[in-house]
Amino acid sequence: MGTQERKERERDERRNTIVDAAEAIILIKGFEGTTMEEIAEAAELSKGTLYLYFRSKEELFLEVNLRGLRLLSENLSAVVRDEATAAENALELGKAYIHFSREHAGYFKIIMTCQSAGQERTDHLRKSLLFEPGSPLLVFLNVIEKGRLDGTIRHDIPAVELALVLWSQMTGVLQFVHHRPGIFEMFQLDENSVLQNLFYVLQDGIIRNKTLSF
Amino acid sequence: MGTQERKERERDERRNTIVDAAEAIILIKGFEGTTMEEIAEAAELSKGTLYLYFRSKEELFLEVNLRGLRLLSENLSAVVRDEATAAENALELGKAYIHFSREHAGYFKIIMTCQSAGQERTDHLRKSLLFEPGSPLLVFLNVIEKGRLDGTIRHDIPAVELALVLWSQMTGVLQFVHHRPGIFEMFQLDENSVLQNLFYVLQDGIIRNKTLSF
DNA sequence: TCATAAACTGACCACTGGTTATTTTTCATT
DNA sequence: AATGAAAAATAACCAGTGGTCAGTTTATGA
Repeated sequence: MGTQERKERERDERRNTIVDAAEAIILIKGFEGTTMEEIAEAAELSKGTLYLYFRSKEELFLEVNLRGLRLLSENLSAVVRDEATAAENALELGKAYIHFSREHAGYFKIIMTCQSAGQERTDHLRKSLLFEPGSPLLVFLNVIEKGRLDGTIRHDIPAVELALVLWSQMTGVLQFVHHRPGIFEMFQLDENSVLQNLFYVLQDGIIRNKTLSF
Repeated sequence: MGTQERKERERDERRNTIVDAAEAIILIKGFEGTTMEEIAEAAELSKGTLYLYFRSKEELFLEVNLRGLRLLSENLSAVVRDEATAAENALELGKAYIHFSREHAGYFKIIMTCQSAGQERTDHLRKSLLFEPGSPLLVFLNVIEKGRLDGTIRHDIPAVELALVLWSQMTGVLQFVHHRPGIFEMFQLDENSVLQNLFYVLQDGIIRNKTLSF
């Protein structure tokens, strides 16, 4: 009898509805502003029940974070074209990352917040976030490695390290841009211009056989 | 009578002792793990008194953050040498930033955490953090602008934007490196190697008249 | 039908940031 | 030195939070 399997499936579904509820509220109220009680209410459960499925608030929130990362990965993968050069793909990845940070600002914020802060208990969970199959970083890495074959991306740096540097550089800039809109007014800067210049800096840093001319 | 002045001075001093206490505890227990009660105890005051000097926990913590930023600025400024080229100084700034993130890991963490998260009430405070005279970003900007005069740094990008991009790139990478030590084991990476390669990427991106050769 | 286990609840706890009525201290004025 | 008003400091208090758990309900299989 498949009762066992059904039970497991039902449990997964329930777990999912909890994450659904959490997601919806967090995207509106943010990480800190969301309470377990609210989530329980939205999921039509009691608070205690949440703790049957997640050991802590943070663990539940990491699940939402994971969804955000998956969505980001999909968005990134979607712009990679086999017929393009690796360098071109890298550029598109950058654009897609920017696009994501704008179109899914809520998720982006969650991903960024989650990158900092944290307890030891969930350390292993967070660690795996960026490196599970299909994670954003691996999408980058994949393109970088392709760049070794078609020769359009520098290869004097180990691919993993280059991917890691690129990823965190992009993340750093986007984090800055997103979290401090006031700064742009202050210096009368244009956000698009800054990002464009980020690409100039990155490109001249990673594209092979390019003679700089000013 | 200088009673008024003395009172103000005493008030400032007391305010300072509170920040001292907060700083000491936060550096050990981190942002979230520190309670107002603890701080009050360490400052030999009652919790209520803290609220006579700071409107909220966050405001007090921003004060600590400000100290961290000032310390960072000092560390950065210290490595800038007038007789060196701007490009050389930029490199040294990068190294100094890395050094700071290691030697003052506690402060670095506070600065990073504070960059995210936050209430509206303290928005203006946080905004001013990075742009007050002598802020880290301005140290970078200063060197970049020098690079226009001695011609060692690319000048096709507005100095402010280049400084901003560089700063947030560095920050992004350092944030990544610091907050995920486990990742380096996972990929058998060397932290120093990654940072070295970050410099390669940055250098080839910003140094003028450099023909890339692989 | 009944007994076992799993799911679920809601009252409860400890703790936290923040408030405020009250007390203590300070100090110019008499 | 006495006094009284203002400033400083306190300690009890509040509301809200994450998390727990004894007890209840529900599902299951014999």
